[in-house]
Amino acid sequence: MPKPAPARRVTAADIAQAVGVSRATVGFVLNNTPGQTISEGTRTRVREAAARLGYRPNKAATALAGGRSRIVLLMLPDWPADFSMRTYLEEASRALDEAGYSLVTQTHSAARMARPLWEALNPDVVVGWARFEDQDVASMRAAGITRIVPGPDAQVPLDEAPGVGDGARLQVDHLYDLGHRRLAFAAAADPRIADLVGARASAAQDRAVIRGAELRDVRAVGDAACSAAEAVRAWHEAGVTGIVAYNDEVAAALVGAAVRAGLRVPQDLAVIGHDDSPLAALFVPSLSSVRMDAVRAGRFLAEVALREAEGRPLSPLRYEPDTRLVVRESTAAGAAAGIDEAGADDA
Amino acid sequence: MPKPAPARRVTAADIAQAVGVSRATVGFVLNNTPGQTISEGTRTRVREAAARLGYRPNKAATALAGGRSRIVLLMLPDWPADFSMRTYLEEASRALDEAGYSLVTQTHSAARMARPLWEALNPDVVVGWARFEDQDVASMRAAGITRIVPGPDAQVPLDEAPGVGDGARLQVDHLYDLGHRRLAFAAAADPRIADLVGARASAAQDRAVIRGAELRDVRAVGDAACSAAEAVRAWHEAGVTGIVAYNDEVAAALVGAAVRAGLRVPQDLAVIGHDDSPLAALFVPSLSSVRMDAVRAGRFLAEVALREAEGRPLSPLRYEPDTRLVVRESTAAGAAAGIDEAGADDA
DNA sequence: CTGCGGAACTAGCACGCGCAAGCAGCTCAG
DNA sequence: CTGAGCTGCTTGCGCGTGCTAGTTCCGCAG
Repeated sequence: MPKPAPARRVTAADIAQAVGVSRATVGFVLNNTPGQTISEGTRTRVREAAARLGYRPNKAATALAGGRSRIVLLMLPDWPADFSMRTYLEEASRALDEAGYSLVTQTHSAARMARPLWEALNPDVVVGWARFEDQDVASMRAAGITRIVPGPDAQVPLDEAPGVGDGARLQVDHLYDLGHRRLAFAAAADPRIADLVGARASAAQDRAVIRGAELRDVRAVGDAACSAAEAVRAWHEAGVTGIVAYNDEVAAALVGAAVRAGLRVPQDLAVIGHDDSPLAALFVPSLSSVRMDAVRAGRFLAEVALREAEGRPLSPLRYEPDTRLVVRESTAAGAAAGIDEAGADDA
Repeated sequence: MPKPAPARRVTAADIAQAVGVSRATVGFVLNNTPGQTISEGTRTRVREAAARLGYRPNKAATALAGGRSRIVLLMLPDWPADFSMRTYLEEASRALDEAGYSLVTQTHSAARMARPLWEALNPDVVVGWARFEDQDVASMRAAGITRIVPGPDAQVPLDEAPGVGDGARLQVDHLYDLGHRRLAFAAAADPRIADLVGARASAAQDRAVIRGAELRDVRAVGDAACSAAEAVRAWHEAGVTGIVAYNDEVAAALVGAAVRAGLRVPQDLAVIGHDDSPLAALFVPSLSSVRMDAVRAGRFLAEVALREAEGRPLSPLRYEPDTRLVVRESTAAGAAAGIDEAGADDA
């Protein structure tokens, strides 16, 4: 053997030399550049040589020359990437990959980096779940990023954004239909997700008003066991019989606290969670919850990112979430005793 | 106003023009290029102009010219990014940012992408938790990536890698010290994490042999409630009194099944989880678990990636994990009744 | 024989930056 | 007075690709 390989990457010039054409031709063939007439024979020979040599275009050069990196950066809030989130991301990633884009996600940590990821990656689009802070927007602008979703002047508040409040409305409806009229909302104490928690809480409150139930008390339940116990005690004393929890973890904490306090779930206190995490089914008693169609949400994200990347309008696009109730023991029907007298005043 | 801004990104040439020096000088100043003598006055003026104009170097151009992207790609297995993982990633990200690198993570999905992320990002280093498949290594090679950790011919098996088996050993020791002699390992059914599950299982088995306990039955517990019930029944019939669970979720499923089957936890069956997820403290009974120091692990990852990126040797680096037992109700001391006769034959 | 138009390419610039090489001006030993 | 050595810069190439503006060849009508 004279030398196994030059350990140098294969470039378009190598293909050009191997085939005996110019580098431009190679580019035209491999990119299917419209407006160029290249004979079928040449096309074939170029493609074969590319495959044979294992050509991978240098993305840094592509990005520099073309001005597009074909990267979509998704900034996620700092909450757990549970299993439905993973499905969501996987689907979005798959859909974008099909369109020739790569999805990169980062969970936005509180500590501000010296070099934010959008600066390092040069993404074509930055997508977030909530509006970005002005500081971040300015940083993106300086990094040459013009396509930001949601735009810096998005007008829709988070709790009215499609999909965000649907789960909360289902939760309220479910408890109402079981006869509960005094409800409370159990928020998560984690400040990092305050936006989403607040959005779900206000969606729940609005729904309660519409249905004619009472949902005033919004209380944060932290990781500390005592806070859950305290909340359960206060709610029970106030005559609350149904609790809308921000997510399954909060619901679990409350159910645990209720059981420890000697309350029966769901007879004395019904609790419904959100997200249908695996934990919900395992808990004793098992937790009712709300599940969202992560695949559909992922596809929606991909579509939004693609349209933005290619400068197509987002407007005709509408997200139709598929949110479903998952009823389990923690809100079992027929078990809500002693609350009939409270809810007899309306149809 | 004649026109607010050309909407064009600020380049080094703009700074050069503003200051009245050549573009090279700008580069030398901003990169602190060694071996160049630039007067302090010029340095200051360049830096001021850069700040004033909001200069952000184009990373695509930097990567192309310098051959380094200063990106570290971490490929994670497809398991949940729970809260300790997030701490881990955050710390690693912070440490790398300090050194001028960006950390990008991707959870390796089963579906193979048309364009893997390492191709799109051109990272200097790709780091994984387990050895990469040959196919992936080949793909990285073709994309011009030479620095891969662990190397394609890493010799240390996963269960002997520092940190991987420590938790399992602690779990076994804990149950042993409580008097349990017949143990079982509860694996997770998810095939995506089979490697890690297997590594923990074999570490647990080895430890049990060393201590003189019996741990033979390794059984997968899936999401379906029936599989947990079935496993609990089989183990209880076989006289197993202590269960080492792969993680807290599996532990929760087992404890739930045991309670439903009328067994007392921990009196009839002690269960210890792994990872100390928030769920562990909330469950009723609360779950004993094992917690690892995610901050330390994150720093270790960053250090490994940095050394590899800069071509420094990894060898003198040693990971000293800080793995600790968290004892809760599911293995409460003194509650293990009726097993004393089984464990009287050794010191 | 000339002109023309289309097919099938090629030459070469631009992208923004890192960095090697070079060059003017000055100082100072010999 | 020369030239070696230093400071403080500038010129310019190269990275690999996209893409515009050609150029060559060739068939065919006039």
